[in-house]
Amino acid sequence: MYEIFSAYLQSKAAFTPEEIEAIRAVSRIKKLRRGAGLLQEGEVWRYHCFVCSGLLRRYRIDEKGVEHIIQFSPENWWAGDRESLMSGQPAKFTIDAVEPTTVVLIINEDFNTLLKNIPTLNDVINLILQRSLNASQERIHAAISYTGEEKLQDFNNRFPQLANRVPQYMLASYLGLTPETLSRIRKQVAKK
Amino acid sequence: MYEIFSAYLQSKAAFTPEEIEAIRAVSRIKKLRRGAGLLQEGEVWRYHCFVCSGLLRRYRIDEKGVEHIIQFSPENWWAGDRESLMSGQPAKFTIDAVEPTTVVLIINEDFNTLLKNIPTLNDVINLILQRSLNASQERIHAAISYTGEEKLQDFNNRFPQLANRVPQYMLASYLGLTPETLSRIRKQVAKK
DNA sequence: CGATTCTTTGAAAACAGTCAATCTGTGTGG
DNA sequence: CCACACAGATTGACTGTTTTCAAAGAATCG
Repeated sequence: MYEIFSAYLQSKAAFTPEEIEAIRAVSRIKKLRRGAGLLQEGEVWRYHCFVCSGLLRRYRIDEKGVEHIIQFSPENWWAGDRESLMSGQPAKFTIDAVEPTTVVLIINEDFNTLLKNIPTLNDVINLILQRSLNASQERIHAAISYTGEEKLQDFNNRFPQLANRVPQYMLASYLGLTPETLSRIRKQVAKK
Repeated sequence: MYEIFSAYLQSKAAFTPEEIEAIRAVSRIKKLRRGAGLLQEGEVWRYHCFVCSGLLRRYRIDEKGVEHIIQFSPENWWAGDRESLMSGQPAKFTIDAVEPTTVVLIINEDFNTLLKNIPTLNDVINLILQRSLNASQERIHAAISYTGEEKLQDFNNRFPQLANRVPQYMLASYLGLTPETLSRIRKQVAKK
């Protein structure tokens, strides 16, 4: 499974075999079955986490018990709760597996050492960080600007196929709609 | 005006006088009057931009001519369009001044040189990047989870006083509401 | 002070949410 | 292999919220 991670890294930049090995040395593989949790709200998150296969979701549950999904992380994406990681405070989000999932975990201290010793890794992570920020801002734009139907189209454009892997009610949560409303939007769209 | 920027930097980390001077050497001050543009949609953005005083907004205009504000940048914040900066593609956003504003501009190439030569600056910028990402994700959560009234409260908690500096219709745009709806929400809240 | 910009209000229409019931598909155990 | 159970999706009727459009009322800048 670690090969998926190293292949990902190689695809992003030229790492030496020694660097790949140094990263492997502090990596830990974790397998999650469908529905299993990776982080519970209230726990402190201390890792960097790369998804080798499967699909994670990160979400919050409000006072009424309704889930609000902030992010999906399919294979070859990163996951985790940076806020808890940075602050050392209990996480406000929960992360669990939508599908059977395999992740690589690296403890934060080890990861920081890697970043210091491997400038290439630092650059890669930095680029990802910046891209994530861009993506987040696009999502903000979608959330405040688009109608329900436009949000659905936008999601399908950005993440082709992902809608097929995610239960409808989770997609609705991600888009900020109720499952019923999403169902009706889909019906509308189908008619055209 | 440059003193505001250097004071900001000093407040974030210990820079040597030489480093501060190196940063100053590539900095350019720009003053904007109320309503003046810093970036037009379609232009390519090539700077890093720090707001010394005043207030900027970044927004997009949809097909119907409606503005959607993605971000406010008051004094001591950063502004700009990272997406255009990174990709070299025309910006999808417009940035202009809500109040008379003074900014420090550093051309991207110069900024990258600074980052390479001044590790302290690199760390500071990196931290800001990560915080921005956290903040964006909180905003996504607010946008998909909260009612209009909750969005207003959340904004006031996060940015005390800012609501007083921004025209109501811009705040509405930022929150993803119409000005009329925001007006009515405020009326509701005032009654309590 | 005057013109312009911004905010508020009203009424009607469009839209999304709620609750409850039904339908569908999938996987499990008998 | 079937039947049942269960999670998820859809539908209907209703309620509540937000938008739209138009007009009137404040506030503010030059």
